Amino acid sequence: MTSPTHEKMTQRRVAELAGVSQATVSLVLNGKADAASRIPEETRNRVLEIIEKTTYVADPAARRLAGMGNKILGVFTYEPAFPNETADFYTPLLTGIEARSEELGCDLLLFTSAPVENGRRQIFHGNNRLGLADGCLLLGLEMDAAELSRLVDNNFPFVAVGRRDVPGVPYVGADYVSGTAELTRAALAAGHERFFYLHVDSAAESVADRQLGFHTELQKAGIESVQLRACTGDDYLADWKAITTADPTVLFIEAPRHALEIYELARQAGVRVPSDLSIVVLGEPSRPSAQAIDFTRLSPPRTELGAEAVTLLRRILSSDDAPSESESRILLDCVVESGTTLAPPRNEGKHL
Amino acid sequence: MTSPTHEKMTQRRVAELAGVSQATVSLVLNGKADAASRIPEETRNRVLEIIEKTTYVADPAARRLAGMGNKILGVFTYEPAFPNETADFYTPLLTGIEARSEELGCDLLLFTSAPVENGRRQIFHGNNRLGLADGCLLLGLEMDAAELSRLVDNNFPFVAVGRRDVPGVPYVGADYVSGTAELTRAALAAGHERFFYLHVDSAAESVADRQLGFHTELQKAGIESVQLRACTGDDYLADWKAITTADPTVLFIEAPRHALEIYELARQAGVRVPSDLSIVVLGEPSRPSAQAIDFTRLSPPRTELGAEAVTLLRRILSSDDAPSESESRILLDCVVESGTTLAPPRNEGKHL
DNA sequence: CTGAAAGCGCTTACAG
DNA sequence: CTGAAAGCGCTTACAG
Repeated sequence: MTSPTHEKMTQRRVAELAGVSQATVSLVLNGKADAASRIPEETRNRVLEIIEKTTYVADPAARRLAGMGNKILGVFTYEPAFPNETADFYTPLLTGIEARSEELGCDLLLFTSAPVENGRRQIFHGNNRLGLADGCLLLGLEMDAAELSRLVDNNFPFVAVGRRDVPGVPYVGADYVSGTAELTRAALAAGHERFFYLHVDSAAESVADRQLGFHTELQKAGIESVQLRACTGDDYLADWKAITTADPTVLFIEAPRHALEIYELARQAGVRVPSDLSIVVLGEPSRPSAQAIDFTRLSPPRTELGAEAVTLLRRILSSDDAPSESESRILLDCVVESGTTLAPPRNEGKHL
Repeated sequence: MTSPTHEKMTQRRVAELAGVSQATVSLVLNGKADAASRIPEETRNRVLEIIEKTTYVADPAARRLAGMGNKILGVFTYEPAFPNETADFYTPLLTGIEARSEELGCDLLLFTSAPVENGRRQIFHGNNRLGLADGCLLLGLEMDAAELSRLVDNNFPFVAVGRRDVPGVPYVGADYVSGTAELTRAALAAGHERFFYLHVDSAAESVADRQLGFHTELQKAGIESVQLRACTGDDYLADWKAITTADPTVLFIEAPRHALEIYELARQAGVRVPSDLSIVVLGEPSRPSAQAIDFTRLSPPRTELGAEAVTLLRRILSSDDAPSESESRILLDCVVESGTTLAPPRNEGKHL
């Protein structure tokens, strides 16, 4: 039942129909009718009836303007979030973000309008629209330090997903240092001494953190020489060659995708995993594919990461529950999945 | 450069800083500065500079109230969009939506705050926030007809993804009728006469469309008796039993997931596909898993669907390029993937 | 108990 | 060329 002329339904029109003032409609609508100014049942019911009949809903823009808070959380992703290449990374985060936002009654504003430069979106640009949201979540493997600083300086409420080096940046990240250290200790305990580490070619904090955990444990164990290599990401054969040359007993591979490729090359070369060569992976694909290898691996709690980031942002936004400096920098434990690709090394000189 | 007291940035404050009136800021901001009232370059630049420095953005709610668009497109999903169970359906749509929005310079507002009732989100509720966006995209397998009608009546600009029966609803959907008809003709041409159709247990238009295409072709071919069955979705053994009892030569299965389960049961029962039994699937998983069976199947252009829905919404929103009634109801062709699971039937009485 | 009024931040005629 | 003012639809003190 809309107006015949398709006039927009407003509180004024509802008020007319109910024979009361517009303010009364607002009061009834907001429940405060009971407390502050007790509107008589009869009036109240009459208004509610009209509201029902007209299917009136308060204009959210007007509500917002009148100070009802907009409950919009921004989400900035450095790369488009949904295409397959990046979905593995973003989807589980978004799952957590969505779920927690739903609980908190917030809507999510994806800044898809941010212009792309050098294949990455820019936060700051001509018509930056960050201000549309109450605060913002930042997602991406790497983030621009200058942009983060500026955000901090501007006092714009935001939370980065993933640990960040930039001072003052609130974040919720995975504790890759401890997780990698734990897996490294497991490899040491199994008797490994010849390590090879194939990492992602990136200056991201997560990449550095994993290496830190790795190196710390090796150092404790007195192992000095370790071969490190940035995965080419396309010429896996070259990577594999480097590995065979180094002849390790255990391979630490940062990215699940790289691990799959290398595993396949190993198989083709007749190298059995883990009897000939152990493989430890420092991450996990978001969706286990049916034929996946059950790697010994680190499982970052990505969904939880997203959810906790929302919660932290919400706290930052709430005036009464402001988190302390240290509460604004949260690390969540990674789960270590024992898997089947870590075993004691063979007792020979040459392995591969 | 935010105010030390963290006061909200407004046009008034920008105006103060630039030493002009608030109205002037608005004029500069909306470009009309050139045409109507030519503001001197100098004033203009001064204002723009302050805007840049303060990273001021016009409050979207206020803009809306004042009757302007804000380049925010709403996205309403009837179920949470990211969890694994629904990701297959939503992700490719969102990929297209995101990409096209990026091109158009729009941001995406996900209505995660819509309260869930009976496991589905409700569009209309106490504090409905649809109006914050310029218009809205609706995603979901099934949509509530009453809600759609109300949206139409309210004259709210929106586009449904997927064909809808409700009059007046603009949509961009997949042409399942033609696609299914084509596959049905292929099965007929291969010599099949005993069909079994396992469909999704839903009243969705897409489900009806596929059956329409299927039945139309069978009728043309003079085939009368066809076994139809709503897939249980959990007790696949019961489904398989029903199939063996009917003893078809070709199986049409609507959902890819169901197809995988039935295929596996067939395999276990020693029924070879397609030599003993052909299987035709009327959909496609969003991500081909490595060990996937190359079903003869229908591939709906989901990414394109999302992108085109954005474009249609944009046209609806633009006053100068309003689409006609018929242009507001778009069907995109499905691709038929020949696959390997459709072959001529064996020339025997009993097959399974 | 209810109405008149101010104010949220913006756009856009309308005056100077 | 620019400012003062009305109005978008709401909420909420503040008067009656």
